[in-house]
Amino acid sequence: MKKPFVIIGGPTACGKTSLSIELAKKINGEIISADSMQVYRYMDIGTAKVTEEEKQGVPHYLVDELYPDEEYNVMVFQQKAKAYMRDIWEKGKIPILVGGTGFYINALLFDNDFTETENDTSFREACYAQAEKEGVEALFARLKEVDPEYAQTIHANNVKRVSRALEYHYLTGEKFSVHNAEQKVKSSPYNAAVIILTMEREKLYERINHRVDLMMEQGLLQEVKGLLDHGYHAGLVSMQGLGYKEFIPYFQGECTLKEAVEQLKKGTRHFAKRQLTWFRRQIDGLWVDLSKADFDMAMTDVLEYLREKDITH
RNA sequence: GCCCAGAUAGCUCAGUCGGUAGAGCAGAGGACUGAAAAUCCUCGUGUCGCUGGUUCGAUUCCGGCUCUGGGCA
Repeated sequence: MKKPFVIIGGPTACGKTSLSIELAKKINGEIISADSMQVYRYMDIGTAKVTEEEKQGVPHYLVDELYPDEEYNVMVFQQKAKAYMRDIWEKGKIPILVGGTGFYINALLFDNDFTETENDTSFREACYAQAEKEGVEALFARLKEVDPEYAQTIHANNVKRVSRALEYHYLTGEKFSVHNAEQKVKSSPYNAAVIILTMEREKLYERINHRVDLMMEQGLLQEVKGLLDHGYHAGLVSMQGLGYKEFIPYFQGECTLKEAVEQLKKGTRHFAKRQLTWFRRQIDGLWVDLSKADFDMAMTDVLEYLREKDITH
C-alpha cells in the first residue's frame, strides 16, 4: 500500500508557512522543506525562513542544514528528503513537503531518477568557456550533432541547458532527450495529496513588495554584508538567491540602495510568476485561493481533500 | 484674466511632411528533469483629451472647449 504524503506548494509570500504548520499539528505531520535557499544557515531574513517561534514545535527538515558555500541541488535534496520521509513514516507520522521550488517537488513526488551520472562541473565549465569564446551557436552546434531532438526543444541562448545536455551525453553516451522523456511519466510511488496555494496576482504582488520592505526593516542589508564579510562571495549559488544577489552591485557602488530594493521586488514578482507557471503546468492538485478564502475556510478545504485522498480519516 | 507648452499603451515618452501608430519600463504567457530564488523563449489596438471645420480621408492641419504644467499680471 502506498504511503501517505502531503505536499504544499505555491508562490513565494502566499502563506505556505503558517498553513503548513497548522496542518502539521492537525494531522500529526512533520515538515520537509522544498526550498533551495532556506537550507542555508545565516540566510534567514532574505529567504523569509521559518522562525523557531513560528514552528510551534513542529519538526522541520532541510532548513538550516548547509553552509552557504556548500552545494545543494535537486539530487542532494532528493536523497536527503527521501531519508527524512522514511524516518517520519517510521514514527507513524505523515511527511508534509512544503516549498516553492517546483523542480524539487516534482523530483520527490514522481521519484525522478537523477543518479545515472557523476557530477562533473569541469565539463560544464568548459562548455561555458566555449560559448563565451566562440559564441552560443558554436556550442549549440555540438548539441545538434549529438541530440538533435533535444536541440529542437531548446534555445541556443540557454547555455546552461545546452551544456547540461552535452554533459549528459558525454558521461552516459545517451541522449538527454530520451532520458527526459522517460522521466516525464507522471506517476507517484506515494499516496500523495498536492495542495497548491495561490492568490490574486495583484494581491500577491502587493504582499511581495510589502515583505521586501519588512525585510529591509529587519536588517536584510546587514545580513548580506555579514555573509560577504565572512567570505561568502557573489559566485556561490547561495548568493545568487533573491535578496542577496541584488545587493552586490550596491556594495560595489554600482547602484543605489533604492535601486537594489526595487530590483529585488521586481525579481521576486517575476519569480512568483514563474512558480505559478510551474505548478499550473507540471503538477495536478487542489488549488486553494487565499485571496478568496480565509485561513479557516482554506484549512477546511484542505482537510476534506486529505480525507478524499484517504490520507486522513 | 492673458500668454506659452503639453494632452498618444498601466507609466515615461517618440512618431505620423494628412492614409487609424511604436520604444523603454511595468505587465502577461511559456519552457524547464543534477545551478531551478537559476537559466532561457515569446507577446504592444490604444475612443492618439472632447468637439466642429477643411479634405476622398484627420490622431496629424485650422477653430473652439476641457484638463494639466509653466510664465505674466
